[in-house]
Amino acid sequence: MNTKQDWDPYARDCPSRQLLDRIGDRWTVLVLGTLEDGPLRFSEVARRVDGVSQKMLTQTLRAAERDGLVTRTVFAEVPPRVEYELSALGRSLREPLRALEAWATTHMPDVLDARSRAHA
Amino acid sequence: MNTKQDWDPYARDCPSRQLLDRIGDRWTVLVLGTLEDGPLRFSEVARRVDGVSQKMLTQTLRAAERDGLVTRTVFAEVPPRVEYELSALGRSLREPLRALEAWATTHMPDVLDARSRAHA
DNA sequence: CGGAATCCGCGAAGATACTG
DNA sequence: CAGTATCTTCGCGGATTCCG
Repeated sequence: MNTKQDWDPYARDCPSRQLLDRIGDRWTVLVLGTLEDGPLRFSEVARRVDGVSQKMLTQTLRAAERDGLVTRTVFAEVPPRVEYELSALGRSLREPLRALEAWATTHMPDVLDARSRAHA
Repeated sequence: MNTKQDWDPYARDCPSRQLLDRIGDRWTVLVLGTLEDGPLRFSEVARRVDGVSQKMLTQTLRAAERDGLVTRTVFAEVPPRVEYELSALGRSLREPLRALEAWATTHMPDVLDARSRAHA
């Protein structure tokens, strides 16, 4: 049983809570989602994620890169081209993420229903 | 293809993005996690989720209640007792959430490793 | 094109005090 | 015990400008 890691997100200082924060942030999940089907350029990601600013997209991509979730490739061309791609680690995250998406699409009506009843 | 729901989290105004925000917020996942094994009192949840303030705990629980994820039961006693419990909807969310936790605990070393290399 | 740097507003979140 | 009310701080995130 103690083969399980003792990462404890309920502790304030545990790294696993930072991970929750990362996943929880507004853009990471969406950005990783756009990269599901293959590498994309910066501007392509920006176009697909509606409402993200250039600054936040940069921050999100950089953070994901630092965490080893995506790789960043710069091509020495004019005009410059930069491609982002899911790493093996990043791809392994897609599965639980899709489970979450599946839940969301399935149960969204229930949530909306609960909300409308709460308003009454 | 379009038998799939057309919830599109990539659109700025889609409800499913609100759901991402909800799940993504700092405390919801942790709070729902504490309720996995049965109902808890307010103070018990507070004690288990390290670092959460009463204010944020209240907000989180209220939001979860509005979304139909938890139920809130007030007992007419002195001193007052309030219990929070996962609803059926809330319990259905635990599965994808645990998948996420599992990923986090499994791959945390990889992430930390990537970070340390990024620092170099 | 793909950023970096700067400024700044506003809402989220913590601390504190009080109440039913 | 389980909140509410109020204040203040803090940093996220948008807009803009400039650079290689």
